[in-house]
Amino acid sequence: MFSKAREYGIRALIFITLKSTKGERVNLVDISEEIASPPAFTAKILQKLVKGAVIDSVKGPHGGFHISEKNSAHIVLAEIVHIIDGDTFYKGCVLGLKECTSQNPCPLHIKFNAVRTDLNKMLQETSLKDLSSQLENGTAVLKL
Amino acid sequence: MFSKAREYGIRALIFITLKSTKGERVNLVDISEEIASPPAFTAKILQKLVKGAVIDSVKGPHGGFHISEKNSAHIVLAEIVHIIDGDTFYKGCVLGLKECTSQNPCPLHIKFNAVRTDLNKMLQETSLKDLSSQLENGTAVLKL
DNA sequence: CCGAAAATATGACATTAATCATATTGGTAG
DNA sequence: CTACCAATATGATTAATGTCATATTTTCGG
Repeated sequence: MFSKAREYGIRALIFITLKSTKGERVNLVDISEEIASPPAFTAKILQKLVKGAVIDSVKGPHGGFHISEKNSAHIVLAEIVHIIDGDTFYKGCVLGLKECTSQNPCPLHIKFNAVRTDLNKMLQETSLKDLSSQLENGTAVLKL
Repeated sequence: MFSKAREYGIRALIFITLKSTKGERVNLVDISEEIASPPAFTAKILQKLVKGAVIDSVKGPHGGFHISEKNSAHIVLAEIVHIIDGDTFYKGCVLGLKECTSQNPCPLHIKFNAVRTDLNKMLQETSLKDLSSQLENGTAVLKL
């Protein structure tokens, strides 16, 4: 349903947001320990997010990753999914038909699009801040 | 979103249902030509469906695959997805957390479960007959 | 029976996603 | 200005999925 890259990416971002709120920068090692992900793979995902201007990074001692207040409040999951996995999630027919459109629908087109629209709505409505604040007030958990 | 196996499997079943309604049996070659799928891979998927008692098959001349009236009317997509891909689709946390439950939810748990429930509802409500009849009355298409 | 048609079974190959390893670059502290 | 820390870049390896090829049954028609 979700690729590993997406899972790791979102988990990492939640942790980075949490730390950034406290004014702390986090490095790769700490991130991958916290979210239980392979460091090198996580690094690649984070690099995409840096290039996508979601987070910023500084090298050297006391360097690491960070997200601005503005970004954590305004960037939503839809954008993150798009940066990590492209638009595979949003386009394409459920049955894999090339020419499936509203004019020329596959038998599942209408029903499935309704669900996909809902999912997209959720991804559009959820910011990183929304997620991390749930950890802060204890209504949700990120640990395995 | 959907595995190739699922796509091919559902497409093949729709075609088999269409033919079975007319009292015809279809063989592997005709199926994979019609739905544009690799024959050998399609064969493996169909074998799962035979073992899962969704369709029946006979060997030899004028053999092929067939689905009973009863099955095409009563078997829904949820069962097919389950036979082809197991329960990966229905269980598991969006963020990949092992211990994510209603008691111990990840920050996306509630919102995502709502969408997954909708999707599951759709899969539970849609029979093969529903899909194939859309082809018969021309409201939908299976061609690439 | 015998031969051909068609499903079944098994294993090899290819492609893609995920993971690991190594070298490089940039930045900060002392 | 030097040394170390940490991100970046690149390529290799592994695992999972999808695809291909071949051999083996089963069953019908003659």
